[in-house]
Amino acid sequence: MTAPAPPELLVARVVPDVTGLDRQFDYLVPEQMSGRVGIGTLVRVSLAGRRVGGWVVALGPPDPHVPPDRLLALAKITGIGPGKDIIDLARWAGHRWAGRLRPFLVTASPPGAVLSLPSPAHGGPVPEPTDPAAARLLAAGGGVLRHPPAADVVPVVLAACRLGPTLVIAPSVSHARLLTSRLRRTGRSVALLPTEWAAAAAGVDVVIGARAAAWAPCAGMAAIVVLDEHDQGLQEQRQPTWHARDVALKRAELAGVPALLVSPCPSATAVAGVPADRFSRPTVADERNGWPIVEIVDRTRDEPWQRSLATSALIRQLRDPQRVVVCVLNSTGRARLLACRTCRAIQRCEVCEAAVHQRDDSYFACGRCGTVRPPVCQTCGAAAFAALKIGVARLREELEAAAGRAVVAVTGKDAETAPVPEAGVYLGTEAVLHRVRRADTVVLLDFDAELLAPRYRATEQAMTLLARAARLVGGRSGGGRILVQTFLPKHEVLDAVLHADPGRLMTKELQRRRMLGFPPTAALAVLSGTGSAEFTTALALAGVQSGSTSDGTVMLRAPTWEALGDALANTPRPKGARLRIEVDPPRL
DNA sequence: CGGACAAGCTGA
DNA sequence: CAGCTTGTCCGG
Repeated sequence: MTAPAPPELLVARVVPDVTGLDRQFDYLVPEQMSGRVGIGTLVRVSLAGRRVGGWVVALGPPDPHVPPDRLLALAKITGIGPGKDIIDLARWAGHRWAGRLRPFLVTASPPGAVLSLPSPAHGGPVPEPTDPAAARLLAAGGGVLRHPPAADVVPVVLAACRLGPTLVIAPSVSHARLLTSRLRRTGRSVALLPTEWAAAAAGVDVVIGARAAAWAPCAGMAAIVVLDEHDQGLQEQRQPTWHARDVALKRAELAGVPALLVSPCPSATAVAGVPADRFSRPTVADERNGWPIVEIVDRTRDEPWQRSLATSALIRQLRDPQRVVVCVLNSTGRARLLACRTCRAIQRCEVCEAAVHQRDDSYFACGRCGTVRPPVCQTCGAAAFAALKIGVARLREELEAAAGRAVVAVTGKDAETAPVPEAGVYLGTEAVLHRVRRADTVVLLDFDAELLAPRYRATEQAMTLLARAARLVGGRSGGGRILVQTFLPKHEVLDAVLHADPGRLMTKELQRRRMLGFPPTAALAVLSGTGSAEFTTALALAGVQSGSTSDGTVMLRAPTWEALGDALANTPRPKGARLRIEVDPPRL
């Protein structure tokens, strides 16, 4: 008889749920907990004398570097957390977006404590119709499906359901909610994130949610579908600026399941990421029918009073009492004008006559030719100025007068909460497209603000705006119409949408990205904060190029995301540095 | 991050 | 020298 083996010590490595603390700590797993602690389990531990939550990210024997007498025991098991696969995914994302583990683990965790899982719930056989193109791509291992804006996506999701439990990522919560009820009507069991986390972990036919669903549990996951893959809503705006499409692709790869990216206008990233045989486009007829009629209002030709946004084509739409008209005035990237407080003259560049903006040092600078001059009115010599913005409020009055019926302004402020009052004409920023249920005409009042926005994705984002508008008005057979007011009627985005062929855009766009060194051909990040200069120098040795951005921060460029992530992770941070690293931020 | 503790400054 | 601010270090 041998003596009983000494009890084996089990140690859990824990990521504490404390912002700004980028470290992991080891805790002893008490024997009575040992069966219930796994990778991902949510626990409470004491750290520096206080109780904090945390995630178990590894289990194993004690680390020889930690003196065993310093080990504390886990205080409590809080509940079930993300699985090992998701912890691995979070590690990858931390590298890809130069972020800490914690924010990803927060996103991947249930909104409240989950102590046990319900029973799995699965519906009967998947009904027809299923989308044949989607089915073909899924069978091939995944790909990109160009799907017209007015076409139904339920058959696409059902094609994935044929394979088994499907994770569906939608660009917004309302989008996900709408699809949930439609899928339930087909007999699918659906877990809508974030509330139904436990059901998703237990096992259902479809797990669906907004971008955070890329991190949701999905028992027995057999496929991932990303809807409106081009939509900016899929990217987190706070740091780390992770993108649900990229997370989904990695997750599918790690899980060995197909991922299907669905969009009426697939992004450059999506297109560049797949070989030609994994890209599916609809027939010309289907695509034409799936886009509304697009009418270009050429502001260089049609209007004698070019300044006004109320063009005669717009007024014709407004005066038709049968049509629900939604007018979009995007303020993002829109020039702020400076007017003299004394004589009201708009301040312009003395060289090229473009409107000027005021710099931090109070000088006026021209965004077009770069000329700088002191802040003195060129008409009357006064030195006090007012910032003008062509506001929604004033334009609303102007449109109301032209329309002869009520125009309701929808502002971003009251977003989501107050229901939009019923009206025949709406005016607002891009958000209005999400808040109005249906429309016959969408008018993009100043589309050039999109086309000329100083962001490398401007072309793609302009296309996105058109796709959103198209979704709201429906296909051409139902009388859907988009009015685009522009000084650039020949722009390739308009050419593509006039022909209902978003693919026309992509070849040129990819060429341009390659030439200028923008993603997906290169990897970009913005670096700011104290110590960025030293860090930039150190990064240069790791092969990361740098340049400066318009707002004085540093722009970093590497050949691939992998190389950029490696350099950012492996280059030692200068002592005392407080760096802010934004990998491919949406505003760039 | 937030607590602990050390070093530096101020006023009586 | 008490009382306070500022800086640095560290947590298992």
